[in-house]
Amino acid sequence: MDVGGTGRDRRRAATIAEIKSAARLQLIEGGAAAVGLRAVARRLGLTPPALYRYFDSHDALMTALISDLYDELTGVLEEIRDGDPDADVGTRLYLVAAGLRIWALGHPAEFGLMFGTPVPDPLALNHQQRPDHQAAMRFGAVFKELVAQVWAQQPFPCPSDNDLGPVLLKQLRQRSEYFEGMPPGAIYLALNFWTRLYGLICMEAFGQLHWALDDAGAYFEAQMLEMGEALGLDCPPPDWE
Amino acid sequence: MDVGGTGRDRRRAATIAEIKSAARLQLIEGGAAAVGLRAVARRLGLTPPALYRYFDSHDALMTALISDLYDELTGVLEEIRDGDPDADVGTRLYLVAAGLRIWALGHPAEFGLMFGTPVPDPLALNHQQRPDHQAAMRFGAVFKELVAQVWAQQPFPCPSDNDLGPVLLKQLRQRSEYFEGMPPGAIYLALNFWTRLYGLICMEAFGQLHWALDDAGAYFEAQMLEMGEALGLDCPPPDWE
DNA sequence: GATTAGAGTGAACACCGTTAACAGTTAACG
DNA sequence: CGTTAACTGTTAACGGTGTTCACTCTAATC
Repeated sequence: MDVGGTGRDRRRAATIAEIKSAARLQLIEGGAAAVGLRAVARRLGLTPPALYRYFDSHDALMTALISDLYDELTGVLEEIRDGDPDADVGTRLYLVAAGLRIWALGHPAEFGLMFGTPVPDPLALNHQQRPDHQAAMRFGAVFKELVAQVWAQQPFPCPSDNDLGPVLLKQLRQRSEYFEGMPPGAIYLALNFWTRLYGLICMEAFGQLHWALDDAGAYFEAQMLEMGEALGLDCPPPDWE
Repeated sequence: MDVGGTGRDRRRAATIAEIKSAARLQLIEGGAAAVGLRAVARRLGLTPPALYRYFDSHDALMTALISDLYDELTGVLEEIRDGDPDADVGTRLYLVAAGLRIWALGHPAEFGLMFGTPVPDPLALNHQQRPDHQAAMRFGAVFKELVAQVWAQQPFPCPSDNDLGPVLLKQLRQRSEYFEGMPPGAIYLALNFWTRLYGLICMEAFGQLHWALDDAGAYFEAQMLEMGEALGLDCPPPDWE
């Protein structure tokens, strides 16, 4: 496919890609703090002000980098999801969750930049439209869709509306459309799955589990089994890792 | 109590406290990025090089600040734990967990600095001796001790050694002494409690739950109930918040 | 009272993100 | 085609940062 209009636009797009690639290398080699405008420019043989032709500021470059990382991770997970045509939805969910962990452990600097940085101001007016937030939403949607498919294929036992308090119930109801018609109790379990998976992977990737476990892999698998059971899944295939 | 030797040493200790206090104010007002040597010095009416009489580097100041924050948080949780002499151990655990959440939400900048920063290199040789790591261990011990007391008072049903895989079992056994003789299955559940609590609070404090919940309080309570049940606890008192 | 350790200063260095004014190249248009 | 405009890159500079060094002054010590 021959994308990109005139020669100039293509060259421009290529340069932008090179800048982000150089920033990515800096990130990998020296962490988020090493991704400086000057360091990136140096790597490309450019002077720092030249980068301002392509990004409004250092922050804009970081945002673009984060967006790309989310999209890359989303792509990886989608490939895992669609990898085996014979796999059932539950197995896909297992594999994607494990895939997220592997990606996080294999890309600690990237993962730290994406998930370790506290969200600046989630209540800002333009936050919803920010490209990094949208990329994060596309990423989260992978899990949401899988859980919704698990539910659609075989509804799992979940708390009744009475079990959830009225306050929580009201909030979960508001997300019913996004969760493709799942009842509040099922959304609650989906949220449960996500928060546990997130906490687990963050703790391991950020090294906050070393005091308790040398290799958190086995613990992760055990937790995944518990979480899968809550969603009515059978045991996952034994060939993980 | 009259601690501190000669007048000079006392003055020095007081200055160190003032520096950390100024750094804390900077942290609260402008986030971790605003805690600069120059900004702190400005607040104290000093020149930046003066701070080097008290801290080896900017990083050393940050480390000391983090250690203090951990100790402060630990103190707050200990006060909550020992607040009501009539409360049973399970209630204390509930209250302390809820207290951690409240503190995190009430001190977002401090919490972000403490927990949002990925641990630099947990495998470094001197990592164990670093003061911030030790303070973090003291903090974690509050929860560990409470769970151990819950177990000692009324052992809760937990996975058998066979349920846990051999790999996980071996690692949990190594932590048996630290967990005051609890069996591997019970340590597994204690770890479970901690990782879920950690993930939950981090996600809420870092604003990564806003897409799903406007007010995560009710969700937190529901999760705490589940987690308490896993530890054999009764319902917590209704007067939370 | 002389000596010495400590606290604080000003000047300087190297780095950072960012802006402005300027030059060369390349596409578009009459 | 020649002109014009837009785009890409430069150099110079500003204010900011953490950090070091040489220096002064003060206060505790022998």
